[in-house]
Amino acid sequence: MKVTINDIASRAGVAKSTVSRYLNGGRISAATSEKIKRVIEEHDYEPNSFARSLKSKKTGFVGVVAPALDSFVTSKTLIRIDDELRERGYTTLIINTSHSIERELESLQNLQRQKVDGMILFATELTPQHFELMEQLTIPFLIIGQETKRTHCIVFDDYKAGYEMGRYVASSGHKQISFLGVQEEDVAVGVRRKEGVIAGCKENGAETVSFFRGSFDFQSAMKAAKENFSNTSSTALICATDTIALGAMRVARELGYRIPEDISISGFGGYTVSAMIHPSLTTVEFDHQETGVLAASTIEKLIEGEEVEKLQRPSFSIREGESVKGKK
Amino acid sequence: MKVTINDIASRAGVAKSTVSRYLNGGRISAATSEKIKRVIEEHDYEPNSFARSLKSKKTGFVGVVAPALDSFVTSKTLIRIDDELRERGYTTLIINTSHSIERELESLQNLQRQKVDGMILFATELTPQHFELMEQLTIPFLIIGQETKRTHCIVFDDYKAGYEMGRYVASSGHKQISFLGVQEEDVAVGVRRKEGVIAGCKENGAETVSFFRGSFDFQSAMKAAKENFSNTSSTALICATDTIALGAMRVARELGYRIPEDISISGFGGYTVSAMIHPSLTTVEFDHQETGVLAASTIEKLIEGEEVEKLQRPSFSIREGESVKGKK
DNA sequence: CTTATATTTGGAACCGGTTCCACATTAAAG
DNA sequence: CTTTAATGTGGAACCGGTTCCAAATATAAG
Repeated sequence: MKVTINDIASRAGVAKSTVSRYLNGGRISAATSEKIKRVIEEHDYEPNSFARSLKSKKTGFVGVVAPALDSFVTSKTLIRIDDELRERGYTTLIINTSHSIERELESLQNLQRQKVDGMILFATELTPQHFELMEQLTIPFLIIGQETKRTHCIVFDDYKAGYEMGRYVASSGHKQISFLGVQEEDVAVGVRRKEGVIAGCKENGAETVSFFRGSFDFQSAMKAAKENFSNTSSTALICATDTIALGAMRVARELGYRIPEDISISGFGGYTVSAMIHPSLTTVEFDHQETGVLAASTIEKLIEGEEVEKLQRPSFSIREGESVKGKK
Repeated sequence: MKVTINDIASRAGVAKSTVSRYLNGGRISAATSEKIKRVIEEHDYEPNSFARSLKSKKTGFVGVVAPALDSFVTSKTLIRIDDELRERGYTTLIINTSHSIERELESLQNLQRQKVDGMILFATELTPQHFELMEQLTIPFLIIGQETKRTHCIVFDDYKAGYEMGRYVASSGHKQISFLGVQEEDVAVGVRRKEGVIAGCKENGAETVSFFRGSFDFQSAMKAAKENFSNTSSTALICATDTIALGAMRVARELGYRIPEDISISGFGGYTVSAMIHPSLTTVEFDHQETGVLAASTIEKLIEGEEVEKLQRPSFSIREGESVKGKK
């Protein structure tokens, strides 16, 4: 049978409240402290976390809601968050919503009911319901990937990332550039990143920047790429994610273009696989480690009641591959 | 303030034990049942899961321990397990061990302490400590990916999968074939799959089958591939995973081979990205959906005390890509 | 050596449920 | 119209901790 606080108390000849105090760092004389310590070790006692949570209202759980687990960005960040939170004594409760906004909102509510100490959301789109829910929230909340004034956010500077990539491509000599982007509901990627790319291209020598909208998946990327090839004579194709870039590469090849000799292609995300394929993809590499560490420490501080900056921006860099070639 | 079972009981004019019985499906007259139902809905009451677990010894948690979250196979399966368990009223506790066997064993112990109702392990290697731990386990346990008589397992028939791929390649005319495999500690992939491939090749016309051992990562795959090219004149290269195949493709290209004209390459895993690259990879596609469903229903049955077959095998199929070409 | 103050400790109530048991009520059987 | 069995309900104990308060002990000040 499992050993309880009562067993420890009677074994040590003290009241269970004393043991509880010992466990939670109350004032205890050195003598009893030593005594209790020995008994606990002897029976390798572990407090029952449910009983503990029941009264104390603290669960030690942090909920993390993500639209997908099979995404490079999410999984990399998640692993780090999980690692960091574990070290800090929290247990991460990972919830996958399979890209359903409904399930996302529902999960956030459920987590609150389950009395997690804090929640982290990998956001793709912030709807009015999100804001409504945030109003009613009584626990610390942190958003990763999108930006709003209404709560704490960790998000890359997508405008700047876009700008840097735009500049990189334009200053290697490309005059006609296309951007394959995504829907504007995802403000970070669909708006900021796009605007950054356009500005970066235009301010560094590009003459025209065409825009084609698709979605995050491979199929839609291929469709957008086809549109591009039949409507422009761009020599470079900047894609909003590495997946989109892979779609564009496939279409380019099917149409007989050589990469990068005939058409340069770049992406965003720095996926591992992007470096493995041929030609390897030039892409913006986001620092997911930093994001994870930042997220974990932020939610912890919020739970502890400390102040944290509302908006934090992890770093990124351009990873040069073989898919972009100088033009001129 | 949060509404409790006492509030509901007094509002409904019954004892809280009656409410509890209502919630857990005991005998209740239609009249009181109706009354309680109304009050509960009115106050949208949700029982406190901690209080519930405290007495009932059931937590509703199922622990899942995985070596990595950023793996195609794991994440696909995990998502499905999570989905299925949620529907059955369980909460999945996902633990990532970052490929550390120590952390794996530690996590399994921790989960048991946290009183999860059951555990699922994505195994890569079963050590004596694993078996020792399994002896002491008091809760249902399920292994995915490796096979042992000592507990319940869900694992693909790696021998058969290997055999099918070997046959596919050999019967398309290749006489000299190489297999890039992994260490034997991973019995499923390192031994069974390898043996299947060799048998499948030899029994279908292959003259020589060379073997090169690497590891699961890209770098080591490239190293093994280089060894192959400098020591054999194989016309086909069967790789133990898609990642290894990607590494082999890169090396082949660097050495000036065209795929599949000069060298055919195939993998195992059916990664999404394998269909996106050029040439798309011929690979064995495992049914991760089925694995997930099977895992969830199995652990549930075990928790409920039902009988389940000790060994279950999900299905797979060969997905033809452009990377293997008929030879003759 | 008192008296006032601070530190330790034990006891009891409580957190929000579940479960066991006894009692009341109703239905079925004789 | 009893007697017996089945069903429904309330009360109390319990799960394993935390927390508040008062009592006991130790320490400092006068």
